Order: sequence, then C-alpha cells, then structure tokens
Amino acid sequence: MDYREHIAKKLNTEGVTPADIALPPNSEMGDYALPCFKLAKVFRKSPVQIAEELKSSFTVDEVISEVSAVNGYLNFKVNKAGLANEVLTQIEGEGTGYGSSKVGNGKTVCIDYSSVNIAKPFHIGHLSTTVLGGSLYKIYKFLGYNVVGINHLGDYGTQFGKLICAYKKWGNKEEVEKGGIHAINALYVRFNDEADEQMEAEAREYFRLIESGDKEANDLFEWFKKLTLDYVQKIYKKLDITFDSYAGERFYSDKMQPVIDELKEKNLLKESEGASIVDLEPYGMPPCLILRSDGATLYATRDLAAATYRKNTYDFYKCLYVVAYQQNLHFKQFFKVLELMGKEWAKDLVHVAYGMVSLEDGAMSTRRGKVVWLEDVISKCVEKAYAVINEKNSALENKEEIAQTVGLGAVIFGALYNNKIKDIVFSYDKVLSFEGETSVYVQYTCARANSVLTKSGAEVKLPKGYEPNAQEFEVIKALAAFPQTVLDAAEKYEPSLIARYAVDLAQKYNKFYIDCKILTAEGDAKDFRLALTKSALQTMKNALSLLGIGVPEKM
RNA sequence: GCGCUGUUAGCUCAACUGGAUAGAGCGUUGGUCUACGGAACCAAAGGCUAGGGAUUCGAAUUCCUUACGGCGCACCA
Repeated sequence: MDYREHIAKKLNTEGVTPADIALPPNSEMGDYALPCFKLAKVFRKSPVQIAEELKSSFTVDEVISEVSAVNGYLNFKVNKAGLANEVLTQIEGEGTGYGSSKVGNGKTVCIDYSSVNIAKPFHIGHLSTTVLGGSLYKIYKFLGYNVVGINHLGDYGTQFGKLICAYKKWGNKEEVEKGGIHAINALYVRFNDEADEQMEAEAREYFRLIESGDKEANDLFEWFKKLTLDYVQKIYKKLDITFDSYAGERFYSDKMQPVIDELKEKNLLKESEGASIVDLEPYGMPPCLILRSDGATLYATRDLAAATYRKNTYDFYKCLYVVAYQQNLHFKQFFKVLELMGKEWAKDLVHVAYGMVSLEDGAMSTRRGKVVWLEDVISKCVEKAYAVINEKNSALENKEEIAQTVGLGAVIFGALYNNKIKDIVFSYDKVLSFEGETSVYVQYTCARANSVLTKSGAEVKLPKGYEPNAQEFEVIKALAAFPQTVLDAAEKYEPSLIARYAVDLAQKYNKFYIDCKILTAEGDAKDFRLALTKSALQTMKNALSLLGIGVPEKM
C-alpha cells in the first residue's frame, strides 16, 4: 500500500501529488501531512482555511483513520492495525528478500571499485572505495539489477620497472615469499628513497622489458601480482567483497589505439607542447591529455578504452566509478571527451566520489611510515570484540567466529555510517567504540531479539486486528520504511542511508523492548510482540547484510 | 590566481531535497538492576545552523558575498 498515493488520490485536489505528502516532525501530529501553503495561491484562500476545508471534505476509511487541520497543515493518521498487519505479513512472507525489488529488471550496472595497485598493501584509505563499492554491489543486486563488479587493477606503469630493479638489487626470493606484499612494498619504498640516475635508467629498461614480453621481467611481475592478489583476497573474503572482473590497466594496453584513432578521425586530437590533447577550454576545463610528448599513453587514455570496452562487453545501463573526490576533474574531463566523441552513453557514467581519509596528525605517508594498514585495523577490532565477549559472555561457544563478525562489522560500519563525501580523520578510539550509533549496537539488539524468540519457543503467529500501542507502532513504521530506504540508497549511491536506517530501527526496537514486556504478555499482545520481534530482527539482518555485515545469534 | 567542495551542540554527524519546536551518538550531570541480555533504557544541560545580504507565506537547505578548511588545476595514477 502506497499511503501517499492513497491520500493524494482521495484528496483529489488540483496540484496535489503523492510527492507533496510530507512526514510530520513527530508522530503525535500524524503519520502523514499535507502542507497547504502552496495551494493558497491557487485557491486564493489562506492555508488555514484550505486545510480546514480539505479536512471536512475528507472521509476517513479503513486506511486513514483520522484527519486534522493544524496551522495550515492537514495531518493524517493511518489505521495502525491495518498497517501493522500489512507490514508484518509482508516481512514474514518475504524474509531475507524483504526490501528487495525488481526495479532493476535485469539491467546491467558496472561498478568499478577498490582497484588494487600491485605491490601496494591496503591502508585505511582503501577502505572507503572497497566497502562503498561492495555495498552498492549488494544494493543493486537486491534491486534486481545485473551487477558487474570490476577491480581495475593498477598493474601498469614505470613503477613496476622500479620494483623489478629494486628486487634485483636488494631483494631475494625467501624474503619476499616470507614477507609477502609488505616485503615488495618495502623494496619499492627503498627504491624511491635511494635510487640514483643509473637505477632510474635501469628501471625504465625493465619496464620496457615487461612491455616487450621479456620472460624474466614478466615472470617477476606475475609473481608480484600473484602475491598481491593472494593478499587482497584474504581481506575481500573478510569484508564479504566480490568481483566479477579483474581487468586492470594492463588489460587495456592493446585497446587504446582504436580510441586514439577515433579521436583523430573525429578531429578531437590536437598537438600541444609536443603532447596530444583534447581541448576542453570551451567547457571551462584544462585539456585532457591523451598522449605524452614521448608518445606514451596516460591515465585518461586507458579510462577511455576501459569505458568503451565495458560498454561493448556489458552494455551497461550505468557504470559507476567509486573513486575519491581528488579525481573529480579527471572524471569530468574523460566523461566530456566521450560525450564529444558522440557516445550517447557517456551520460550513464557516474563518478561516485567520496571523501579523503587522513590521520590525526595529518595526511598519510607510506614513505615516512605514517600509515595505518587495513589488516591491523581489522585485527585490532576483532581482538577488542573478543575481549568484550570474554568479559560479558565468556561461556559462549564460537567466540572467535562471533568476534570476527562483530569486529569486522565495526570496521565496515565505521566507513559507511556517514555521508560518503565527508572527509574522515581515522582514529582507533572511534572504530573501537562499540556503543551508541554502531553496528555492534544493532547486532546486540538482534541478539536480544533472537534470545526472546528462542525463549518463547512457540511458533510466531500474527493476531488479526491487533491495535498496536505507541512504541509498537514506531517499530512498525520504521519497518515499513525499509524498502524505500534501499531505493534511496541506490539512487543516491549512499549506503550510509541504510546504515543509519539500521541504527534507527534498532533504537526504536530497543525502546519498545524496554517498555513492553514480550514473554510475560498475554494473548494477542504476546503474539503480536513476538511477530514484531521476528520481523524487526529480519529487517535489521537484511539492512546489515546490504552493508556486508553479519549478525551472530548470540554475542 | 581559477575551479570544485565543505563549515550545524564541547566532539563526530543527521535533518526525507523549501515546511511545523533543527535531531542522534560520544562526552558531562543525574536516574533505571526482585534482568524477556546493562554492548541497553530514561532525563537534564548544551544551537542566532561560520558572518553578512537577497528570494519566499516559510531557508540549515536556493542565490550573491566575505571568512576559514580540504581537494584539484599538462605529460603520475
């Protein structure tokens, strides 16, 4: 039942659409409201008068039980028993699918996220793109889209020549086998600190060797790549992140020439200071560099090739790039170039920009050792979760497993709770806080709900015509809002809406839980409260799962 | 210098896209344990929404302007 639509239809007044129906600031006023101020001009009457008139001509029915006119607002109260019955029946029927839909209709959405750089371990700055993209992936799937997760590997560039050079000079097999990605990264950092002119020249030569197919250089590169992927797979598994393609920059090395040719054909390519550019001056932007003066391709060249390849391969409805706002200009430029090339699908490319992560004492710097590794954050959170479980509930079985679920949840949730555009100053105090607006709070609420259901033992059956009290009804209204929340999150590329929703629902459930006894209630009240508990639990689980966070039965 | 972006309670953030008394969490103070799980709940204190103008019946939200941050501005990605 769409209440806004129902109300608008019943009002049957010129200029009133379902979108005009608003939500009052508090529920004592009503569940829906129509501000009548805009109508004042149309009808040439005061808003107060209009509200009064609409009120007297509105007949209540089995959906809307009460109408009142207050200060130019027309307030509606819904039939509580009707809404409760509708929502709880729906959740019971749909279960893990509650909140999902078919709006995607099988259309394809490509999501480019996380994008690992070979030989670079994940630090805390990689968390946002990884979990944001991972969550959008789940959200779009939930809405019936066909989703392609793409890890656009950073596996191309002169830095790999440097890496091989550093390895040949200072590295050895045992050390790298043992130290994995961190050992490789250390070699790269050392190169940047110590390399002289001669080593720089050697590095360029090694990069050329990779390009030309030299066996030794490629074997080394592939080895580094494998170590990197082994490392990130472990983290992806913990964070519940999946990809359908690992086509990275190197994959496009033979797909750029056609794009360059097309740019030439369409007279978009210009020579400037020895380089080849697309002039974007008329659009108020600096030029987009396509070829360096030495003829080498650039970031934008590969992105043009990649976008074209993705369109041809997946025929996407939308292609999202989950990349920090640092690169706003780059995306604006390359989207514009595609538009100038006459690709009508350029409008379907979306840069999902998010804020920067810094440390309390400033920007991160791998070189100066000022860096927080993601794996350390994860293990500290899991350890803390284990310690708290030990303290509060030491008799639990599978404590390690539960600590994983709780600790990882805290890491993910911390990255997804706020608007993505906000900058984040990383602090251990904050991720390790398990109280208040956190995933742990939601999980704890679920554990309580679970415990009630287990203790009741009885099969949950929804009583007919039960009139919910205030606390019960707040939960019902929150439950009813979930499907729309998922749609909003997808439309705005904003998983934080779901994270906030989960906390809001948990808060409302907790208030209900404190005020209304469940197991000692009698008759319909008991049945209703058990049904409400079951539905609230299901919905909290569904919400968290869209973020990649699990819910333990006990904790 | 130009462009983009941000500024809301002591701190971290919301505010359904222009609506009613700007809400949460943390922190502070004071309560709730004869317990359906205290990782919880209740209450209090805390705000001229950075400053100034404009539009509107109505502005944290739109426009202009100033200040202070962040990011970006040609051969890195």
